[in-house]
Amino acid sequence: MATTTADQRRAEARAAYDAYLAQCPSRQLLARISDKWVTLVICALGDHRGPLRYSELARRIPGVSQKMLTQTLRALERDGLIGRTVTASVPPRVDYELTPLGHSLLEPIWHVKHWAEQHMPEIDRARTAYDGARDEPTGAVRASG
Amino acid sequence: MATTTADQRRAEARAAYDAYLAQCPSRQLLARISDKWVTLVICALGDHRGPLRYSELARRIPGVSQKMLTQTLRALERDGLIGRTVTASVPPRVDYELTPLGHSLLEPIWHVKHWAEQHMPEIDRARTAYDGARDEPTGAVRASG
DNA sequence: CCGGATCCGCGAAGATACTG
DNA sequence: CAGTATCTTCGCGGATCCGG
Repeated sequence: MATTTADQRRAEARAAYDAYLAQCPSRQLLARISDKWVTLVICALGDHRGPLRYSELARRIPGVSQKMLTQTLRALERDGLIGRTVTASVPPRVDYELTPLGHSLLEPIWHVKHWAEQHMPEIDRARTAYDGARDEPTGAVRASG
Repeated sequence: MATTTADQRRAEARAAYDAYLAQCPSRQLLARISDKWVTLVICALGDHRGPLRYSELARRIPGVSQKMLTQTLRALERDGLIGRTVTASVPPRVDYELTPLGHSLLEPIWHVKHWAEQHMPEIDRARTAYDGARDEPTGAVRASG
């Protein structure tokens, strides 16, 4: 009967995972802010310290597609982190801005950014060392870090 | 060769995006920690305050596949955030632990987690309000969660 | 038996063209 | 200018097999 357990184990694992996420609020938020576009949008709005238009936001986040930007903005709006203001004039203007709640998220994110800026060189060195070690296991000549 | 325009634009955008990431260290780290498994692994190791085996780590992060766990662990090892200790005995044992660098990342991450725990209810309320508003723009009576 | 690498299927991310 | 629909591509997740 060992073969039938595969499906059961999948269901169990799924349920356990779901329950795990459900019981732990930080995990839910983690899942939200772990999205890179979310963080970039928050940072962009926070950096500008004011409302930004859709296109302006897209301009500040190179590499983002309209789809993902819209999707991210909708998600953030739904979560109450950003506000969406529509000016229904001939040139459609939509402004996005951080809500107080979204603004409060900037602080913890700033800590992470700060850490990143401080320790990025170390990480870069670690990467080089790791890659170099993998490339030359015998340990002959290692590239300068 | 008009068809190459699309490819060119893609390459340009890609290059711009890449350059954007390259010039901004925080973006690089952001791209790394924006991976939810990364954060979960870091938190799991930090929470346990000691080395954890591969299977033990997988047990503490329900829903993660072996592939992603291994992939994440490799990336973190490469970045010098975690250490990997292989005990090549008859029962293969591989222990992972936070390096000092990885440990220092715990603090900023903790801030984020803390924020999440504090503001999750607000976000939940915002979501409900948003969904409710979308469901009944006219203001009809609708009693869905 | 544990740790991990590989292959396959699926769903989401991404780019493009189109609409209001 | 803002946003949507469609197609493609890619990365995740799962199952299976391999090495120690």
